Amino acid sequence: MRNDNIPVDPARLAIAQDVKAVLDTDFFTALCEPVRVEIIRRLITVGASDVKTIAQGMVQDRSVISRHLAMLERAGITASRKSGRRVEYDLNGPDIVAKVTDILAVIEPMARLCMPYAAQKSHNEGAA
Amino acid sequence: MRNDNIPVDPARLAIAQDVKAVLDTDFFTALCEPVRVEIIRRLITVGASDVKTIAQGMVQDRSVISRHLAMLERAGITASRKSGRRVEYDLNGPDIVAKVTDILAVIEPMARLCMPYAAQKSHNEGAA
DNA sequence: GTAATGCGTGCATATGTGTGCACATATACG
DNA sequence: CGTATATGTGCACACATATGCACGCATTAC
Repeated sequence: MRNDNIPVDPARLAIAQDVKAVLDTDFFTALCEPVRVEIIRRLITVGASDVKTIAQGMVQDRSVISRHLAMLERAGITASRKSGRRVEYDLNGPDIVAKVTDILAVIEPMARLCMPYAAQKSHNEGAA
Repeated sequence: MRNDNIPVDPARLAIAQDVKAVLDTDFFTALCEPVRVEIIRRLITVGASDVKTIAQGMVQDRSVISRHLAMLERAGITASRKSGRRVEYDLNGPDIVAKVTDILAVIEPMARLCMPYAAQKSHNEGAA
């Protein structure tokens, strides 16, 4: 067996850990379902709504929409509030923006190291 | 049957369409798999590598890693270059940053409209 | 009070997806 | 030339997930 103890760049190691930490699997899982994206679109269009209203005109059963909304809430994408026998759901805009902002902040330094098959910018370049 | 022709806010409608358009299902699908995230972490740590190197130390079979890399490339997350009998994969940092930047630009106006159960900032507030 | 409405959940099922093995192809090595 | 290595793919299989239905619970309407 080979002893490939290649010394890893500490900077790369740190960024790699940051990226892995910020890549919330639940968040992306919630967004990779077309039906859930459609629910998001409707919530933006009409604002906060109850389950029945959101499910109006969609082919899936109301119970399916209810489950999707619960999953979106667990992922921090929606928030809910009970109002009588109805439950109003709405997008959690600030939290979504915060999440994406965090991701962007972490992947920007990564991008400086990962420019495939092109000259990577050195620390004193880019002042074009 | 009720005739619920509720006039939708044109601004909301436009933002909703923008959000739905920018939410690339393939992109999120690629990122919601723990094994693919681990591959990303390794690529950041050691830089561009071939399939065999990436698969070293991972429990999944090399063919599985190959498939994940192909999927990541279709999603624009990695890029590949043939080098002899090997195929080097590397993260496509700039494209990833561009994608996330686009998403952030679209969801920021959405967030101003979707602040659940809190007073939404009007256009002349926020100058605190 | 009873009936009706809205919501979430257990259950069964169809579809999607990750995984490993075997094999074919392409390239390097001798 | 033949052999070894690296990669991708067809196939079968295990597991996850989305879906619809029926039901129970909570709340409103009557």
